[in-house]
Amino acid sequence: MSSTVVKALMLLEHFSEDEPELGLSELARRSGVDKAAVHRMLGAMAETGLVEQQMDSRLYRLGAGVLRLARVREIAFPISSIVQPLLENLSAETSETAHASLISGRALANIATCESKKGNRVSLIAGEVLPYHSTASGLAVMAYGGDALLDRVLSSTLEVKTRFTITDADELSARIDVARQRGFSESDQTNEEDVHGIAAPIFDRMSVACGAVSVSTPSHRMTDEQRQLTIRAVLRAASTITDGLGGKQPRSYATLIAPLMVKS
Amino acid sequence: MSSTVVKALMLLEHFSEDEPELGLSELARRSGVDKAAVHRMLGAMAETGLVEQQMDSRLYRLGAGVLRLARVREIAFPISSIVQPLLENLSAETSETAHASLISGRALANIATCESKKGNRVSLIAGEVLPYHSTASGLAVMAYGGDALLDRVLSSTLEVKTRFTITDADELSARIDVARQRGFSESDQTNEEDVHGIAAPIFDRMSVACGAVSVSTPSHRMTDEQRQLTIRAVLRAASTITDGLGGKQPRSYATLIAPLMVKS
DNA sequence: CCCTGTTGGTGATATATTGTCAACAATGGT
DNA sequence: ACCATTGTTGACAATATATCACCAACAGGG
Repeated sequence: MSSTVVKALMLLEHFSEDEPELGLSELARRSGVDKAAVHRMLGAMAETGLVEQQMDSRLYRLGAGVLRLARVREIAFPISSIVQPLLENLSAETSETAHASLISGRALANIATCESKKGNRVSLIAGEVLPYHSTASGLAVMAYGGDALLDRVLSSTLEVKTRFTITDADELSARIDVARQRGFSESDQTNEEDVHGIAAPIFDRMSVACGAVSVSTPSHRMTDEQRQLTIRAVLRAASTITDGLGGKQPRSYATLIAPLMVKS
Repeated sequence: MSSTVVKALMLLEHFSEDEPELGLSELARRSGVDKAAVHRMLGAMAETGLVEQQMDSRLYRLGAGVLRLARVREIAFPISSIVQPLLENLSAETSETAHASLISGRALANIATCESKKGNRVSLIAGEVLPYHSTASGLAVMAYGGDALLDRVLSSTLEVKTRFTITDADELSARIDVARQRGFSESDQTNEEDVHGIAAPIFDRMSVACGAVSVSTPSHRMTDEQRQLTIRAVLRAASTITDGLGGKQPRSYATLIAPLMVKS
């Protein structure tokens, strides 16, 4: 059914900023895989340096190999270093937390973040795997990411994250249509309580969405004025990033968002 | 014999700064694995975002997932960000290229670099996988990395890199002993022509070597004076990095190198 | 235009790895 | 002392994998 390589690599998704080290049993429990299997997979990944095992505590964590891989990719295709300063600008403009994510297999990978300087801000877990269906970024990507991606997500099971999470494929499809018509996406507390998101797609050389930029605002602070300001800023940032990565917006998209970016 | 996960992950070692994108056949040829198998493995790794396939050219490259993983690891254990500034200092002191690497499975992973500002400098391929037996860093790590590591390397086949590469296990063992007695390691053109390396080990919390710091100098420029200067600088840098990472040098090692670090 | 060399990709089948379950020693908590 | 964890290893049946062949598409080169 599914290859062992996928199963092994899915184990890595359980490591996060909050829990950078996990034990064997713990990982087996969360992933629902047998202990013995997890043990063999981790051993295999440790052989190549993707994970490493603490010799004393026997806990596993991401290995030095991931640093090497990231360096290779980042030097060849410097995405993070291009995106980071633009995010900081976006965060400053909106006074809220901004982040960018890229398509990474079956989910979105958060690759850069800039947190708001306000005391009460949306603080997201770095390196979190973002689901397509419950985030503004996901909606933006699905709206312009091609039919293959869209079908894959719509036909998958839509995990419940909050009481506002959309779990019906038709409703989700409708929301994606709205995002496509507006040129940006919006989600309120669908992935996390009290978090409002506005996102716009980033396009690659072939004018297909490959990621998204998003601003996360505490829901209660999202006034209509702030909303308009954020939409403008996100659209501008997304356009700049698309350019910076050597991507191209579809012509129709460029004309669609042009009027939204100017101060009304 | 060896798990498919290892085989799949070994494919990633063929991506480098020089060749960040590889085709299916090319990858199959270099790894010596059947095309069909490579195809399945790449597909599996693409599902989790570890690699991604260019839709137009059909070439594969490292995916956005590696950025996410590196972020998770780096936030939890900020090694690179600690090491980088210290490397820049080391490079400035020696006027040559400095780099740090960590144990990553069966090899050393180069995780940070600072190139010399001189025109004629040693320029190493970022993210390269460094063999234990042919690099100064490797010698330093093996000298203080514990018997398990040492046995594993000594019993493996020692690949020829240059005409100076040590391929005899006994001779290699002798060189490692020398490095252990001196507190640092030295290698001349054993990994690359015309490159001289001096390295010192980095220790973890348990006083076991987990990596190394190294300065690479063009062989012809390595005078005795430069050599003494480099040894001092490398030992100091390694000590500082060990401290910065929360590691501890073995007591015997600390007393061994103490006299070498003061200006004679 | 054929011919030859690529390329990426796909099926079929025998084989070898893997999943599963059990038991194990070593911890640590009560 | 007990109990509940932990990480680890072994054996067997089940299944994913390795290997081979083949295919379509594309690119020169004669």
